[in-house]
Amino acid sequence: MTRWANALPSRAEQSDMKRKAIIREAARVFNKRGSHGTTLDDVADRLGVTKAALYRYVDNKNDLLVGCHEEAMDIANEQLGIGEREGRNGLEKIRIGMAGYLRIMIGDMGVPVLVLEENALAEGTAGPIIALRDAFEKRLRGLVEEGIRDGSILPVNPKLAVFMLLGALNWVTKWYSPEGAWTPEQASSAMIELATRAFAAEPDALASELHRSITPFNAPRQKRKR
Amino acid sequence: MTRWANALPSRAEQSDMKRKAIIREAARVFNKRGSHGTTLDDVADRLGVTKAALYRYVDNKNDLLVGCHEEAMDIANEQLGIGEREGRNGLEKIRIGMAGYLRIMIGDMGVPVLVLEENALAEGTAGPIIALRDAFEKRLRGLVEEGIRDGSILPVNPKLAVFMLLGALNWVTKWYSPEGAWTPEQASSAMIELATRAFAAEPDALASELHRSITPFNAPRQKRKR
Amino acid sequence: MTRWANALPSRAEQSDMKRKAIIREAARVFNKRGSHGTTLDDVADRLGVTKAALYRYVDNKNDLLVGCHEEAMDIANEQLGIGEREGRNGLEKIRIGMAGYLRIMIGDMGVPVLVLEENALAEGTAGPIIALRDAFEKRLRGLVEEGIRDGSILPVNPKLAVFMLLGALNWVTKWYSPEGAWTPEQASSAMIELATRAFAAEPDALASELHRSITPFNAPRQKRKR
Amino acid sequence: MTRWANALPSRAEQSDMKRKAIIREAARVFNKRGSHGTTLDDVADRLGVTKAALYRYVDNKNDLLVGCHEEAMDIANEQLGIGEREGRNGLEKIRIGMAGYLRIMIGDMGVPVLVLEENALAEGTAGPIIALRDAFEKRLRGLVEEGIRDGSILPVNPKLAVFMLLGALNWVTKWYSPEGAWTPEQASSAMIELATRAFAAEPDALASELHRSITPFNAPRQKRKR
DNA sequence: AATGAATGAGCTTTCATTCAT
DNA sequence: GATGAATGAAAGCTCATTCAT
Repeated sequence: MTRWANALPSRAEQSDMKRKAIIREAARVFNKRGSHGTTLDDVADRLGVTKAALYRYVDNKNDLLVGCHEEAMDIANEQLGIGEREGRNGLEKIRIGMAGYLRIMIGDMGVPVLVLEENALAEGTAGPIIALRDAFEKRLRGLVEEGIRDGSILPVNPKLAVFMLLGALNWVTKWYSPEGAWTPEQASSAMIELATRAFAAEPDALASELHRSITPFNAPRQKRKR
Repeated sequence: MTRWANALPSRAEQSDMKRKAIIREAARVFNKRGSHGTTLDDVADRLGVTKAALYRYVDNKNDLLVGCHEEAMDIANEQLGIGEREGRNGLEKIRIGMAGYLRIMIGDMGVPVLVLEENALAEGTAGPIIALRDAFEKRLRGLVEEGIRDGSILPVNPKLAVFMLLGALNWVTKWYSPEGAWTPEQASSAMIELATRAFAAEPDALASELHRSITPFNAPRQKRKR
Repeated sequence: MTRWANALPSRAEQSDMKRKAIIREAARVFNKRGSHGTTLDDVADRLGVTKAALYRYVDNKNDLLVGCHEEAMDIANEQLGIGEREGRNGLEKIRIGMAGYLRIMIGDMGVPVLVLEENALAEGTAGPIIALRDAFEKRLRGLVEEGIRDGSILPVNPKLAVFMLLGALNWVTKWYSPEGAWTPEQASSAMIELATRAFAAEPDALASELHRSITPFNAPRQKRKR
Repeated sequence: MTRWANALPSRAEQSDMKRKAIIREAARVFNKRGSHGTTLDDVADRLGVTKAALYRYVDNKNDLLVGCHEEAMDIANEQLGIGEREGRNGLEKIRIGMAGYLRIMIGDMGVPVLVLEENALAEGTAGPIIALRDAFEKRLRGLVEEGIRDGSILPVNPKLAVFMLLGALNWVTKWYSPEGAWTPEQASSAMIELATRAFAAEPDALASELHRSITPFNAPRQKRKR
């Protein structure tokens, strides 16, 4: 016998959804102010609960931070997987994968990717996260090398190329604001097109409307301090 | 009568040098761990003094943070000035200026540039710093527009181009390590060459040796946690 | 359904009572050692809690100090109001009002009145407190003038008379000890009788038993040092 | 052979004068803000020297505090001695002695008398000071008793009378300002006349001009906080 | 499940004290 | 004699974490 014809999520599912919501909200704030600059009260406030309530779903602040990184890496890997399936060469795979990553990253419902801060993770917990991140970067480097081999990407130092790309993309969380003039789709496709052109073997002109219509706009900046 | 033939700096000069040293060291740590994640003990330890000693040269932690940003913007503007004088078109001006900026930023004796963290600056002090940063970004955008006009740069959204470039460059402090295989000069010129190729009107192949000799290397990563 | 037939104070009421208790205890220590000489640990120790617990009920040390002054002025005004209603002339009004004030001030459960220390209040917070105190002194001066008019008080400089009276009364917290030989009632009525005799138009002999039985006693003094 | 015909104070005398000056200035500030609320920098600033310079003349802050109390008790005893020689009965002796004490206490060049704060003196040093103060109070009580015997003072509890008197007088440092309308002489004689009237056997009307001309005036109050 | 309350550890800042110059 | 510099010990305040309700 099922209650409410399964329209209600089960207890366990609800709990899981809440943990996800906490992680998503935390990642957003961590991204803006750094994990050290963010208190659990900050996170709880945004969720409309008290700090103590968070501890039902998260072991401690470090666990929350780990969760953020894991979630981010999951999404990144998933999107990169899509790119690998859909792209026809190294460059395309990167473009598709990272565009998806970036779109989710800054999209309203998405999980903002978190920049790995040195020393922010507790003693024993950094290892697995670093391994995840290194694996992701390696996978990305592999696509760069594939692109070099298939001629879609210029001979380039793959490590440097990946760093350049990640820098440009991760930086987006610092300046992008949903209240600005650009939709997540516009911003991410224009940014990907631009950044990957740096190592494209046969760079074209930029096709995104953001580049063709060079209208001034207002990107929101830093505001004030508490 | 002069002592030591004026080889010794005067007391006031020494004091000034110490303040500079504090700011430089602080910026380095702030960059790695974020300003909230850095304690004044961290900074003092690296300088071999006690926390209290810092207070002779700095009003408080926020003042130190402000000092870091000011110093960074000074250097950035100075280097951009050099680029403007020496470059023959918009693209060259950006390349020369930002290469200098990046080289100093990661050079051992240099002043690491600090990423502006949201909410990290105290109530009244954020304004002037944000103004400085905005002015710098505007100046950079001006060079992009100049490059578009003189044909050295592709039609591109200047704001997006500047964000891309700054993201790629500021990211360098996250992964660059002086103990790694690359000198600051190598890393910065290779990175600049790569990143600016994204909007160069006539992109060439990459000339830096870093790109031609695609040797794997080990960039140091995260180490331990407190 | 009510628990314990409402015999238990609600959470909000308990919270309010705790804040009151903190203020009362703080005022006692502030009076003895001055606010600068008192640490929040001192206050917390006396209440059997930790320093951090105070911060649930008080914004900061200055807020606590302000709270003490407000509470004290409330009581002073309240008692003076009683004096004004019950006394038949200026002198009697002062005697009744200030006797009540003094009795509460040194009574065990009472709220010790706090001497306003110069510069002890933070930047913006001194104004309202000073205004309260000035208003109280003015009210007291008004009663002196009333007494002069109705013949109960000698022609005297009202300002000086009020200063004299307040000096004698506020001083009591410095020497009075509940462990001594005098009850709060004895001490306060004898002191009031004596001090107001200074400006009484027709001074009688002193009626309090404290004055008739001139027994030596031991007032406790300074004890220890940190 | 004497230098400068002894017009110059000797080295030792100069040193002694400086110590006196430090103590005098310190007492003034201690009186206003309490000893805990006063830093050695405060004292040094008022003297136009650096904090470190004080240590040539004073062992430490506690020594300075002790010095203040000793100086104050010296003056108090000296003035009381004058009263004892010149007064014809107990009341007159108190009036003359305490008027001198008060005049010096608030006079511009005088040594402000310091209120003994509980716990302000270091572990072993409180004893002698307390003994000095107790001796002084006892001496004062003796004069009250003498006055009772010779008929100049009403039967009164001597301890209470002394507390009342000292309270009224010590309070003066809280409100008296040299910039106000009253000279030290006016203020002290009017205050003494008023306060001692409380226990005078045959109280007269108040003779001081301050009492006869009941003009409003502006006594300066608390100002602001740093 | 969630909250208010309490705590201990840590951080920024101040200050008495010492020392080399 | 006096000063700038440095230090260690506190004090005010914050915050992650726990617990009773």
